[in-house]
Amino acid sequence: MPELPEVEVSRLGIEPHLKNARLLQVIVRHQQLRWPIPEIISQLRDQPILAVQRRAKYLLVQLPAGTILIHLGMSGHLKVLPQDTPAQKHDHVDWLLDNGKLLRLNDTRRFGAVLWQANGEGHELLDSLGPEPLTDDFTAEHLFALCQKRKAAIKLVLMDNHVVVGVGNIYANEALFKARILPTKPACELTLAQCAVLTNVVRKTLAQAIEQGGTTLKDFSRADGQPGYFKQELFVYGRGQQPCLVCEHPLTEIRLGQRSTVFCAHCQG
DNA sequence: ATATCCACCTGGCGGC
DNA sequence: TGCCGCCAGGTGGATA
Repeated sequence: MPELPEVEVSRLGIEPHLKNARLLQVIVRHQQLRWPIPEIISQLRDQPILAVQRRAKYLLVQLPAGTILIHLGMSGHLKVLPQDTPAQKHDHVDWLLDNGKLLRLNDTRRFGAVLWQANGEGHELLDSLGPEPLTDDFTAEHLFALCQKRKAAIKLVLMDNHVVVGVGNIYANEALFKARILPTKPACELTLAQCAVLTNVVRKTLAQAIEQGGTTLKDFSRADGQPGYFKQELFVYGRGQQPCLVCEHPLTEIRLGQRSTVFCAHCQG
């Protein structure tokens, strides 16, 4: 469930359990995620956890010597559980804490990652990322400037991490619908005004989803999964052929960059 | 530099 | 019930 809002909801859910706790030990059951988990991760012992932050879809667990980077990929989940909870299928990493709890990473498809960033060093995966969508760095002017250089479909540009981070397939579809812009429209054809609408819509949609994740938040450490809390808010994603919720014309579904793309040819034309 | 396609991996679904 | 192909919330990397 790792859209940016889900990652942020995860961060908000785990931070109270991790911050100011000590990391006693790390158990790596499956080292081969998207990349091998570095040896240094499994060798960590008795480290205070200083902070739990987020950059794009990476969670950053800050220790005195450096930072653990966690990416959830397509299927990753984090849970805080009592330390004696037996591991189940696809539970790949446990971080044991001194408060009787553990942080557990479950990732069916193993597209996620656990990496290490030493203090004072950047990380190549973070270095080239674009602005955070929920900060003032993501402006209409920034989006417009990059769009002018690209003739690719706006949906592909919106999902490009160099342009803005955190906009995945669901939110790219949803934001373009709300902005009334065709996903296939060449980015270089967008006006500054359209870029302004789009930046605002992206911001609003992500922020709203994070807020709704707050409901999930309080059950976060339960063993059971969480409901699709924003599912009822979706206008187009997963609704190909169904009537548009605004104009009732059937929604069109195509493939764009090998990703499912749904839009209303009437509203977004 | 951009654009395109592929790769990684497991599981759920619909169709035969 | 089984097998097969397709699909899935991501994104780095190879290629032209």
